[in-house]
Amino acid sequence: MVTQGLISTREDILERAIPLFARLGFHGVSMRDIAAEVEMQAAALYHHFADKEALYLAAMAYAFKDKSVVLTQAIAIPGTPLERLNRFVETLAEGMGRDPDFLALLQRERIDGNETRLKLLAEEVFAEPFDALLTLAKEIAPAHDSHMVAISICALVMYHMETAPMRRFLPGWHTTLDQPKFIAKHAMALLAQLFADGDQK
Amino acid sequence: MVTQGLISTREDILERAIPLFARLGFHGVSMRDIAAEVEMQAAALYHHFADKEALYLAAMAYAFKDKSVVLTQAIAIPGTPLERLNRFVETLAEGMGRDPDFLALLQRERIDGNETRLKLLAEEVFAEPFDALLTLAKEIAPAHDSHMVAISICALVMYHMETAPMRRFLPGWHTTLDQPKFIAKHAMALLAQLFADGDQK
DNA sequence: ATGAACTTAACGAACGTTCATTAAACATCG
DNA sequence: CGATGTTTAATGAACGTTCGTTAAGTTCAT
Repeated sequence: MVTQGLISTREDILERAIPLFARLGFHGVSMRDIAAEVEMQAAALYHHFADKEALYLAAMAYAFKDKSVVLTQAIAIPGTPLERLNRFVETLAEGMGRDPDFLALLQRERIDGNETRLKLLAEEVFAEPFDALLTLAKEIAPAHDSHMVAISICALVMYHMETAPMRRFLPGWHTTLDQPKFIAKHAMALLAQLFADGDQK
Repeated sequence: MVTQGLISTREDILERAIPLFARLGFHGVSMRDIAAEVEMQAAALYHHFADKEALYLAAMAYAFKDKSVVLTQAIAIPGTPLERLNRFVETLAEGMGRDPDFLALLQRERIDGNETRLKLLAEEVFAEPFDALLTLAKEIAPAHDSHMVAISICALVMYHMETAPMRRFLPGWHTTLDQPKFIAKHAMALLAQLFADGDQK
């Protein structure tokens, strides 16, 4: 065995391809671009992947792997519903702030992904933490549609992160407003106010 | 003059290029693709635009033109703060539902746009309605950061619309939850609850 | 007859991909 | 242990196609 504790060539390719795909998209990156990043010839890539699409799909799977576990865990830690929600929101914001490539890939996949890929992403990556968030939403806001509440919770974190590059040029912006910790804090301030008591409709 | 009340060739090109760019992105669309859509030769496009990037930028400008006016108007109609907020939210949801190409282009530009383009988009398209939303946010929730509140309001509408293709595969979804009217209603239900009284922090 | 709008033809570059080949790593066996 | 054959990973060259773009020629209303 060559790879032992170190990284295999295949994984090296994926890890170096991910930032390229994240920044430039599928059509914006050539096989030669990826090869150059790994410091090998483009032809060698075909020894590890059938074609460009297979490489891209493998890169996506690799980038999305294990991303949901932390979220599911965060929400699973015992505590009051608001405490658990707070843990989820903080973990989500912190995680996205730490991995801008993942944030970019997720947005790209939302626009470019076909039905099959979107279904896979939803079911393999997000179903588990979303389910946990769904039951939390039912506890916390039984009067509203749980799916909508769960998405709204994500929205209050994700939209700030996704729009950060543009918000810079909108009135009232300052550097603090881009920090994951602050975004989580703001989202929780609103959510706590929303779901303070038993949720009157 | 050939164009009279009808559409000019230049505008025809832009209008037919927009859906292509929205669906496939800059690198996913070739000059020949666009030409085929307008039923002319690719070389003819260069009679109207210097190069592909100029065509793309013109298409973006064309797609984003006048998009902000309705929003600014919606928020300007007299009424209680919550009524004005409701009008804004409904107009935003309705507008995005009616123009999926615009929704897609906006997301693409957020990821692909360089600093210059993002600044242009922010200042030329969104500054005006966002400013109005900002002052409304100050009225309605003086205890929170206005920029954050304004973005959060948009988030509660936009994130539902942007994630619609993927939410289909998440638990708790049903067709109703994708309708702009319903999204606006849900967003307002949360916002009304948030900002019902003078906004206790 | 001039200029705008468009065509046909072609350019070089870059694209994804295939091919034959090679060097190293591995397995098998006398 | 060392010679053997096999597998694996990578190379460099090349294929056919498509890309953005340019040049020259045609049509046609003014």
